[in-house]
Amino acid sequence: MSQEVVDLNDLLLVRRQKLAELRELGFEPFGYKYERTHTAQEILDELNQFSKEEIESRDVNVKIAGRVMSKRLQGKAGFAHIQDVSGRIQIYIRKDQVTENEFKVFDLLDLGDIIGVEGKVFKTNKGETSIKVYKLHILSKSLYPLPDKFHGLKDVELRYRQRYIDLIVNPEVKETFIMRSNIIKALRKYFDQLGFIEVETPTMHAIAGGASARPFITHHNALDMQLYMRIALELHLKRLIVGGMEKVYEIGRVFRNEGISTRHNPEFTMLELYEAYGDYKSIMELTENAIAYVAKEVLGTTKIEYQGQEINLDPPWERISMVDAIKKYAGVDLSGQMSDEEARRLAKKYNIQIEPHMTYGHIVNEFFEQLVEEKLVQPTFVYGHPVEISPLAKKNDKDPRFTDRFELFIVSREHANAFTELNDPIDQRERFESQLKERELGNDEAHEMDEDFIHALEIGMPPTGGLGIGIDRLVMLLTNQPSIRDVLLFPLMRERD
RNA sequence: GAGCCAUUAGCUCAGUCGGUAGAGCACCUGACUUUUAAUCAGGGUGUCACAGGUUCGAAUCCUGUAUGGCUCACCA
Repeated sequence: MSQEVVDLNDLLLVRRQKLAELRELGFEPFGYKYERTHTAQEILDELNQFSKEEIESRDVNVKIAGRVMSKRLQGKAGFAHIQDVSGRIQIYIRKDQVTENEFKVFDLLDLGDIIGVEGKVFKTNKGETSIKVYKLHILSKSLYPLPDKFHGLKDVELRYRQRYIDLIVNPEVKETFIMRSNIIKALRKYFDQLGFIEVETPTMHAIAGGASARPFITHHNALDMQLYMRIALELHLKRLIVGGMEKVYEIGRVFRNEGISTRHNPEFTMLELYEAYGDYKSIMELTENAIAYVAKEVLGTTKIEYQGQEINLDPPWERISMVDAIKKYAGVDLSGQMSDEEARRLAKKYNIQIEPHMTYGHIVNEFFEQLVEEKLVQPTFVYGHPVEISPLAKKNDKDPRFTDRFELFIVSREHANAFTELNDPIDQRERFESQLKERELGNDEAHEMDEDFIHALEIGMPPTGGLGIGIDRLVMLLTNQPSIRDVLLFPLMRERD
C-alpha cells in the first residue's frame, strides 16, 4: 500500500484518523510485548463446563490477546470476539468498569485490530463464556478492512496471493496447514523410531540428477559456476549409503522447471529414504505401514474420503506388475518378448501417442500411463517398470527388460516411487550413456552423466532399497484438498504489478 | 503451450432487450449497560480488470491485453 494518502479511499482514511486519535488519547497503536495467561481455547476448555454461578464464584482473572473479529457496541457497553491461534472468545466491556479513555479506545476499535485484554471470566445470560474487561490495550491497529465476516475470502487468487488474510478469515485453511505439519511430524516419528537418520543435502547441484525433469538454472558468482536447483534428493542420499550411514532420509524442497497444475507446483516437498540391505519389496511394506501410521496418527483412521471417493489405507495394499496391470485394465498383453517395431505397431493400434526416441520399455510405460493410471483409485503398488525409464533402478534378475521398481497409486495419482537401487557401477555407467543417447534423440529430460556418483558406486554400495514420497500429494490426500495450491502456503503465482 | 470460463464497492454477489450503477456485510452519523449474523433511524463510499472498436448511447456487443480458475499437454 502506497503512502499516497490522497489515493486512499474513505475506508482507509477513517482508519488512519483513528490511529491519530488513539495517539491523542495516549495509546500507542503499535504496542509492545504482551504477556498472556491463556489462549482463548484454554479458557473455554477450562471453564465452559461450569454454570454461570460456578464461574462467578471461581473468580478467574485472565489476560488474552488477539484480533478483533466482531464488535457490538451498545451505548455504555459493548461486546467483541477476539481471535487468537486457538480460536475465539467473547469480551464484554462496560463504561463503568474501565477508564474513560479505555472505553473510547473500544469505541475506536475496528475489525482486524489486535488488542490485549485483562479481565474476569464470566458467562453471559445467553450462556457464552466471556471475559469482562478491566483493562484494554491496543497492540496493533489494522489499517485495511478485513473481508466479509460471514462469507470470508472466496476469491482464490486473493486467497493464494494474500494467504495472511485467508488464514485470518477462513479457519479451515489454518486447519489444513496444521494437518500438514502433523503429517510431516508423524512421518519423522515413524522413520526415526525405526532408526533412520534425518539428513540435509545440497539444494544447489552442479549436475541436476536423480529424476527426469527440467531444472532451474542459477549461478554462483564467486566461483563463476552454473548451478542447478535440485530436482531430486536421490544421488546425494545414496552417496551417504556408500558412506555407511545405512538408514537415511531427507524431507526437502525440490524444484522442477515444468508446468503448473492442480497437482504440480514448481517447488514441492519430497521425502526420500534409503535403507541398506533392503529392496523394493521391503520398501513396499515400509511405505504402506508408514502411510497407514500417519493416517491413524493424524486422522485417527485409515478409512478416508477423498473428493467423494472412499479410500481404504489399511495394509497390505494391492500389488500388480505393470504389464499385468495393462493386461487387466486395458486388455493388452505386452508381457512377451517383442521388438520395438512390434511395440510401436501395438501403440498405433491402441491410439497410444509415442515419440521418436521410444523403444519397447517406453511404450509399455505409455500404455500404462494412458490407459491404466486413471483406474487405480485404491492404494496400488505397480511394480516392474521398464529399464528404459528407470536409469537408477536395479534390473530384475529373471527379466532384464524390467527393474525392481514400484510406484504407488492412490486416487489415480502417483504418490510414491521406489526401487531396489542399482549398485553396479558398470551397469550404472551404461544406463547413463543410454540416457545421453536419448537426450540426443530429443528427450531433454533424460538423465545426465554423473561421474562422481559412479565413483561412489565403485567404492561400493550395499544392496539398498530407496523410496520417494511426494509430501504435498500425501497432504492433499489426507486433508481432502483438490488442489496442490491448497496445501502450499504460498503457491507460485505470476508476478503482478 | 492450447481450449473453455471468470474479472462490477474493502468483501460476497445481483445487474433483464444496449438507456447512464445496486444489495448484504463492512464503513460513516445518531440511539442503546448481557449482545452474538445485536437492533433501530439515516448516509452509497465505484477507473464496472485494462486498451481499442461498434453505437445517438456500452458493465452489457466485438477485438486485443492482463490476471486467475478448470481441462488438456509436460511432469511428481
